[in-house]
Amino acid sequence: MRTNTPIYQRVADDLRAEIADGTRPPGSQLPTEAELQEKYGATRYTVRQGLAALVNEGLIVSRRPLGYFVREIHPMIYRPQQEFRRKQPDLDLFAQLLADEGNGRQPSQDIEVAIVQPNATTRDRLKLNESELLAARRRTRYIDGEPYNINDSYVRLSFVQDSEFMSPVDVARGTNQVLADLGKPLVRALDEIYVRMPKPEEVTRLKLGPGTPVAEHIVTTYTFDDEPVQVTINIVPGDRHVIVFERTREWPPTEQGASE
Amino acid sequence: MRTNTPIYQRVADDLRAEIADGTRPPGSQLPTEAELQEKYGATRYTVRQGLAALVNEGLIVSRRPLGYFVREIHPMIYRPQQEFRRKQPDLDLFAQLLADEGNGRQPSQDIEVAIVQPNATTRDRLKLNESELLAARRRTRYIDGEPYNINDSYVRLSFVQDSEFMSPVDVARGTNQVLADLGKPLVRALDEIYVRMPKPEEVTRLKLGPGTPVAEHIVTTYTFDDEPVQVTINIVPGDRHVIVFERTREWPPTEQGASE
DNA sequence: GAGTGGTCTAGACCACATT
DNA sequence: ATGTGGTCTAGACCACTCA
Repeated sequence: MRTNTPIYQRVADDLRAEIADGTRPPGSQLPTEAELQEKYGATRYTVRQGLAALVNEGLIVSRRPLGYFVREIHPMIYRPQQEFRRKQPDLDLFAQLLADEGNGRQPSQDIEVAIVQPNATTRDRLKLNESELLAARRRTRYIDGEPYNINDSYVRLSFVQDSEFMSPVDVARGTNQVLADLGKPLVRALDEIYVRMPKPEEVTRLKLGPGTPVAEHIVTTYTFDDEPVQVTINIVPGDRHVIVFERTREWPPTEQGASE
Repeated sequence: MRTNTPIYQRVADDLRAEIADGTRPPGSQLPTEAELQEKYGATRYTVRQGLAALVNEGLIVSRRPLGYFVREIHPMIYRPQQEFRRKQPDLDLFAQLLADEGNGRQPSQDIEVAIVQPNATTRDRLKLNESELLAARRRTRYIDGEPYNINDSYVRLSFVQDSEFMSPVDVARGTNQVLADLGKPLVRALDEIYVRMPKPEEVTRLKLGPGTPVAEHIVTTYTFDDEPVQVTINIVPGDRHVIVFERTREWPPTEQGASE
């Protein structure tokens, strides 16, 4: 049997194995390109190809001109359920979640509001006709000044014009409460999660490193009579979040519960 | 202001823009490396760097020796909720989901059972002590022969030894029913979703192209008295799935619902 | 056989953080 | 000042699929 593994693959495989088995712990420095050239008797191009593979897997990062380092990740909890159910009017949910975790990191956010034309995503989900405009409430959320996620909400402009929804500051009672007060209580939500590589705009807005995928979490919320009211698009970087939710069912299952 | 964008970046940016605006639709062929060299007056290395960037974003694929093509994706629905609640004993859930979608694709699966030592993930979630062994039930699911996802379940060996759980064929009534019959009805689930690039083993097992992230969906299921019974690890390729679930809440919210 | 992308060599100049 | 990685040139040989 021939062993025709390309050299750059062997570079990648060897380093990956050392990272996986703990020989090279998170934060530790990898050999320099020059050292790898020597070790494998290959040119710079070839060892760079191997390193690039690991970068694109999100395993290592290059900190020029210091060298390559094993990536460290610190995911925080992202909880769609709690977000939907929250009621406490004092803090923003985001702050609550952090408080849950009991660490001392400082949350903050940017809020921007705008009037926009629907794109395909929002138009389909809100069942809009062509001409209808949307109110957009766009938030970027930070921890200790580092961006953590993007949270953009869209509602028919006619529903929220001149309401607090359009005010680019934190709304203490929550925008869902604002919508409820306007006669649109949200009682049902449909969640979709797409997993993909980020768009360049998201890379810059969230300062994403290479090899960092994102979850696009789209929430469509409805009133009792199944009228879609709001679409929220969350962009959640994979290296900074775990998405967590809980489910229960009655036992033994009723016909109702079982057929759902 | 200087415009010092590297050439390979311009190659990538130009092509990405053309893909985004529909000039280059999914499935269409991109210029060859030679054509791009000519267009940008650069060497092969440089245009390859630009193309590699798009490959790693999951936007294009190389089909040697045909050339580069804009990627086509066909996501199917992945529904954690239904999976948990399902009851119908005739079909495997997987077949049900496809039936829901009404397309004619043919599902199939490989099933493997094994006795394994717990790894960190399963040990933490099942609160195992050192020596305890696990029954592993590993499934790879296919559509029309193409792998779609991985679904590995782990239960304390002592719970399921000599039960149907250990039989490497489809269990008509569902393995959750088997556990219920063994006195471990599952009434609560904790879901965690991690978004990351795949490990090499996952790349081969699921035939993933470069630039394809995965969701690692870990479900820990509990009895009424919060005893963890089963850990299921699903590996869900981002290019073939949308994760979908629904939520409702009572309105107006009760104290109970609100503080949850 | 022609043309594609995959792998690789052997050089070069540059920007930049640390020392 | 040194050494790092970032960008780039100009070649080469190969494996593979398609006509």
